[in-house]
Amino acid sequence: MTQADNAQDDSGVDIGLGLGLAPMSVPKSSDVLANHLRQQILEGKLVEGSALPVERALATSVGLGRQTVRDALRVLEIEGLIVTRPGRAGGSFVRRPDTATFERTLNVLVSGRGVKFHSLLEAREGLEPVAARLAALHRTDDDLVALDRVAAKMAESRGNVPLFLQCNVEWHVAVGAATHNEVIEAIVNSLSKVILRSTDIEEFNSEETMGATLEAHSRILKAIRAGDADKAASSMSKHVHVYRELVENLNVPEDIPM
Amino acid sequence: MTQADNAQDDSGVDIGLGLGLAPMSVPKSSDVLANHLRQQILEGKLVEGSALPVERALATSVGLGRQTVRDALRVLEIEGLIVTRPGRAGGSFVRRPDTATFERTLNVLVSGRGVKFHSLLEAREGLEPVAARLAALHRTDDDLVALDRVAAKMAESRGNVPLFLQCNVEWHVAVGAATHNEVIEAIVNSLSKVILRSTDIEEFNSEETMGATLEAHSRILKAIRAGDADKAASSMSKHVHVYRELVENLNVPEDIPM
DNA sequence: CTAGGACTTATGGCCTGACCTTTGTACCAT
DNA sequence: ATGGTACAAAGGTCAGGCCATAAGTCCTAG
Repeated sequence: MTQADNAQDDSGVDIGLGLGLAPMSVPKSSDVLANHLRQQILEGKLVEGSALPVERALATSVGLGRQTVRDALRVLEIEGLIVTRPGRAGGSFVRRPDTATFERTLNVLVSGRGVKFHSLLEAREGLEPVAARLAALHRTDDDLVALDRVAAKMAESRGNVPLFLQCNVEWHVAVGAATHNEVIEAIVNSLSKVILRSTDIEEFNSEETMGATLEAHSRILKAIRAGDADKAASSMSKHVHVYRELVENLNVPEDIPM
Repeated sequence: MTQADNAQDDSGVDIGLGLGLAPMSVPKSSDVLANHLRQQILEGKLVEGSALPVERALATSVGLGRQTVRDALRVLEIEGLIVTRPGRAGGSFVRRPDTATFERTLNVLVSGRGVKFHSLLEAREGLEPVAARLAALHRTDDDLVALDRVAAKMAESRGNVPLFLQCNVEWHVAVGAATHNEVIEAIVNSLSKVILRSTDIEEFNSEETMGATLEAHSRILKAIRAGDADKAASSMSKHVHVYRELVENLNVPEDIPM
């Protein structure tokens, strides 16, 4: 907005001579290529697993240098749309983006903007009940099996704080999967992992806390199993609220590490 | 998970001889450099706006080729951590990541995984009330001024459906900003924009619908102004629920375009 | 003395061409 | 069969250059 107004001279008169003249941006050729390929992939013209042309062939076919092509492919790789392997029979292959890319972006956002730990917990306190509600509405029998398995694993890991916390994340991830809503799943999972990354050193997990956590999970899972959306949401709400108060009254690092 | 198990032979016995042997990955040098620079930036050792060394200097100082350095910088650029400008006095400058990167990632996730329009609306129905609640709790007077301004602009744009929808997004974005929770803000804003991108052609916005929307916004804003979190959440919940039913009973494109 | 234009310079964008590294395949020797 | 050697195909990296862009510098016309 600062240097976009230079289509007008000092008198403020449009100098474009009545034509549709505006300060035009000259995109990098690698971006043009990246956008083109991204569109092809997202439109489904390149199905998952199919191979893109090899770099040298792509370069000659689009009339650009190999480095430029590599630049474009790198963009798609970062976005999680392709995976690139070296070696014979290597190349770039179309890939379905998964939660990992989303998680990395959230990480960068949180660290880069100095988001407070409090804000993360607050967000989670708001979002997890939503996930629990949708899980209660949409969960399948398979989801319940998975949740039971994680819950059992978690119960066994009492005493091993890092493992317990890891299982805790897995449990929340399993709830996210049970929502069968990939947006909610991605958000909640990423948030859980980011919070874990800022929390695993803490020693707040006493034997008593672990027991309370297991009981809360049990209550939530029961509601999810019964398909009781309101109960699942309220139980989850109470659970994450207690968790937040516990953490905040104990140790307030404020800033997220790394 | 498919080819990660080749540390075991056919008999399923760990061949690692008791050492910590696992299939190890050899990172690309450009990734190593990118990770290093990212860490420097996220640790705050490079404050916003400060310039990185120019490409040629960076290349010689780390002992890598210029192309490799460019590759690393490109990664950071995609992640929104730096901007890079050509020309004299150009170069790469540290930047605070903003919502835009997050939005792009959400876009890719939605399009790439073929997330149903229904899921987007469902997610929004769950998340917007959370935002409204936090907005009621944390809004400042400035936030209220901004919300009033957007609401007024929106009321004026009745009859111009695209503009009305655009203002609608702006209103929800303003609510997100009023939460003063950057995580919630990023999520809700991105979701609104993605939904808009899949909606703007629709002709469902009758005069009657617009009126109802404005009234709902008015009720929500009143609750936010009063600091009534429960009221804000429930009003918003009703609003987005009505919106969803309206859209879904009218036209179900199922898949998100592009 | 000032305004505008021509030159200079520093920087990223892009190209060509080469070499190295990784990986898969085929073939051969033990 | 087992292992080794050679080859081939692809990405990864480097070197050096030229072009495009944008900011500074200087010089001249008015």
